[in-house]
Amino acid sequence: MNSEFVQKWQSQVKKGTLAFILLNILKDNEFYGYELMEQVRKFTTIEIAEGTLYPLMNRLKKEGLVTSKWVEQESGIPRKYYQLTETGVATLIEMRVYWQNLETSIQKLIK
Amino acid sequence: MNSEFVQKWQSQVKKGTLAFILLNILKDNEFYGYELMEQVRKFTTIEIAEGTLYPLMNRLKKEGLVTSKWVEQESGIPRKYYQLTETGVATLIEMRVYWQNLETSIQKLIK
DNA sequence: CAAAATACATAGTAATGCAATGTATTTTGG
DNA sequence: CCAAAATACATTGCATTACTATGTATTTTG
Repeated sequence: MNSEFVQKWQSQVKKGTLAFILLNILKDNEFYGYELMEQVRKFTTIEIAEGTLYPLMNRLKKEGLVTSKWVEQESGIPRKYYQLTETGVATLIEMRVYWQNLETSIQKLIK
Repeated sequence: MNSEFVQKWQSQVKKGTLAFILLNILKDNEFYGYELMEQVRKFTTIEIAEGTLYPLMNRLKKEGLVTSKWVEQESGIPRKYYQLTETGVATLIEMRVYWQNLETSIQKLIK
């Protein structure tokens, strides 16, 4: 079970999928980085590493899909909150169309 | 529409997904390379390049998920047919479980 | 008879997940 | 009380994989 090939494959599946998941999570609420990791773990079967999340969020920001703002805490380390931009929302919609088409095809292949 | 980001993203989604699709296609029949590209184009919205398919099939072979045999043609270039091994079938089943879990999570996020 | 299609293959490039590592603060359990 | 775990950010370098470009060779089509 869970052979080396399957593990590597799961890692490859995350390429692209993670960005899609994160944009979906940010659709209705804003979250900070650490919280995003919790959300991913809570709502999916995907394991996400810190070394994956932070560079990914920076890419999404650089591409103009999200913005971020630092929020000071009464106690503790400041949090960087991310929110979708209009471009981010439009892009997410395009991605959803592609995903649903792909998924429909795959379900036909599987059954 | 279809911004540069979305195009790059689609390419990333293929990493992993293509192997999964090809193994699914080979589940019930054996196919040769060129034919596999046709099958992918026919049954999915995915574009697959020759430079993607042949190295990918070699990886799957190296990993022991498929075997191949050359079949001479009465006329024309010989074809290399691929078929799933037992390991390939077992692996595919593991992949399907992972994919279905992932897909269930994503559908919850999307709706 | 030239172009397109069929059929295989590889080299080099770009993109991305991840382990490892680093910094700093706060909470928790013994 | 204090060490470990959790919280919260971030970067570097490595491994993997899709794709463009290129190559070879045969057959079909307009």
